[in-house]
Amino acid sequence: MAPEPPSPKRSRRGSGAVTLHDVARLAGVAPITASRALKTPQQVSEAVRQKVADAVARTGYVPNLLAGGLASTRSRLVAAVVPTISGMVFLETVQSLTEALAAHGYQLMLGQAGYSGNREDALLEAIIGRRPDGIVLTGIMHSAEGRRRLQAAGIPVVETWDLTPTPIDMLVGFSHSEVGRAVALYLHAKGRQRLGVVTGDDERARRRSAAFQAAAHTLGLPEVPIVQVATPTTLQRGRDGLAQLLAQQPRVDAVFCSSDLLALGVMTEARTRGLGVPDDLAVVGFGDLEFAAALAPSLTTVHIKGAAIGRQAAQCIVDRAEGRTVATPVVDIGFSIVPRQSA
Amino acid sequence: MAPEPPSPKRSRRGSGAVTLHDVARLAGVAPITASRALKTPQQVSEAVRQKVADAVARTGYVPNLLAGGLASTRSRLVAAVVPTISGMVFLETVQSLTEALAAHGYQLMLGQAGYSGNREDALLEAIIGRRPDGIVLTGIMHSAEGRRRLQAAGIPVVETWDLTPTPIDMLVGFSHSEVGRAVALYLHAKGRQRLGVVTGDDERARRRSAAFQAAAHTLGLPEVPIVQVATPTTLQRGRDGLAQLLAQQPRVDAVFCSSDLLALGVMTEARTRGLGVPDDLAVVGFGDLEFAAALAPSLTTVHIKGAAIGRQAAQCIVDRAEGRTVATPVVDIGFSIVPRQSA
DNA sequence: GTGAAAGCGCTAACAC
DNA sequence: GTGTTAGCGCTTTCAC
Repeated sequence: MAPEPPSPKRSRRGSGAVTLHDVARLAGVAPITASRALKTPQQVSEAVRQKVADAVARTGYVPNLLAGGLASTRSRLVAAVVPTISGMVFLETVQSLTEALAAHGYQLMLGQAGYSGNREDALLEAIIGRRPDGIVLTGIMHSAEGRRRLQAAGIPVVETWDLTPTPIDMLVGFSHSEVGRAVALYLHAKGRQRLGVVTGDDERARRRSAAFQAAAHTLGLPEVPIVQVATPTTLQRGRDGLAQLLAQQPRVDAVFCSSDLLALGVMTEARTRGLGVPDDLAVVGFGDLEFAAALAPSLTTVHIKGAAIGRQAAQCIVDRAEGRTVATPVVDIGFSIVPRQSA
Repeated sequence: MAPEPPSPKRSRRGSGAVTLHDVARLAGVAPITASRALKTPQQVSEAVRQKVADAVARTGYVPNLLAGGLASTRSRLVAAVVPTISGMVFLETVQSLTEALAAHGYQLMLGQAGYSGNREDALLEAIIGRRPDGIVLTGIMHSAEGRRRLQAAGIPVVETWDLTPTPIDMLVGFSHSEVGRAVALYLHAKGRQRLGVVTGDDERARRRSAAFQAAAHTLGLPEVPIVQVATPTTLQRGRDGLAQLLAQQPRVDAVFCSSDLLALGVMTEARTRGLGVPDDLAVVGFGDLEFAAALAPSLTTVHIKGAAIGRQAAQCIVDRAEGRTVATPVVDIGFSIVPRQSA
């Protein structure tokens, strides 16, 4: 046999998948040219473009984005962290976030922190280790330590569903205190006197409740009893919550709930007790999930533009990733009370 | 100055983050040793372990999993595909999947295919390109072309929430036809005669409906009218569905709904029309979401162990990724009818 | 127990 | 337009 050229010494490694090299060889061009033909077609000649396209089709080549991300330090991965996905409140946000990102070629990694922020550390490590192009934090409080790590990592961060005085980086949210105050004013305007609260025990819900309570006080209304239930809030907890509330204060005539599901529970419990909604008891929810409008009686609730939050957050991340400066890094997206039959 | 050794010619690239090299230099060992100290501590001496731990703490080093994944061809990333996250049916599955994976050091990537499988192609490309260690398909039908690409990619796949005759790879599901049949038998046993269906228009829901219809026929019951509503199913669509069903067949005395939310809509609509549930109208849902048990009347529904599905799927993927053979690659996880007040 | 060398598959930088 | 070179940050292989 003829002496072989220093053979590539076929490696013991690799996934065995088709690589850009294979495509390039097949197309008769250099790897970088094949790369350009795929990423920036306007930079190569029509002939090359065609040859590469053919080679891709023939081999079924799928670019390895891990390798690309490593080389370009742009992973096109975005991490989203929610307390728990089954809370339902953030579904719309996560959905629109996923879609908006996908439209730009980014992929979403989902992390669940738990409401009690103990897994936070391991989660942060897992996330930062993946070098995402951005992190979207939704509905979670984070420890000072966590904030520091995020800042140190230098990854764009968007906090959502809240307006914190000292954001880590960017922010798309609204004021929970304002919500509480607005609902108290609304119920007072409707002539309600003896207000009550059934709320999940997470930080933001508590802030709404506290503001609600304070506003009622300012309005000269009687002390507002607050029943806290475990998070995530469920229909059953809403029922239990109302039962507890009535035990404390039998004459309540309006209840502010920290979620629509909780409100549905309150309405359900009221019905089984022969309490008419809204006649005997006004009920206000939070979130304006789809079912709120369709209930009978329909549910008065606080509408949050969850989908808009997701889209905005995606836009912030993508802008940053593409090197654009984000025009408005802090957005108060507001909220609105949707008056319906229940209050 | 003394002539420098061929200087590393400080690169124009890189993220600027602390790397394993930095840690190793600080600890006074070779990079590979630092790597071992972190990944397989039992392979290095106590002294080295300590020095490396110190260096990590001092620098705040977070391993770059992209690089690790590229080198080891194990990304520790798992992709999950759902039709849309806002459908709620799969929430429990996604939640337990995320958690079970996180417990093993894997991270979840979420993809939404849409019920109408047109985005499927782009999504598959995005997923495969990330070289995940596994893919979990939940509640979606996939084109023959899509199946082929998945198989060609050689990535472990777990299909869930269905029992397909020819799985792509692994499977954790149950038979939708069996569900339809079982519910028909249940209602018949309860003495119901004029059955109806309100169903989302996705493939699996249709299969349940068809089997339900066929079983009713076999039982000698009158022809079963089926009202199809758009997916995702919502409370409002349930209300509309019942209205439509009553228009077609005013004397229905039992309705099988393709989701609990739809069932809640049907119950709501029935109540506003003065139809008693279950006296005038029996209602059966599907999914057994948390609220089903807490409604008044409580909702009879088909219970699916969503969390168990997620856990099992995670186990399948992890086992495969670690090179173990999966004992039972096809699991029929079954279902059960939960008899409650509504039927 | 520790290390040197050689990539994993891709792209940034700089030629030509 | 196209190619060469040199990494991105890590782990595998093989040697000591």
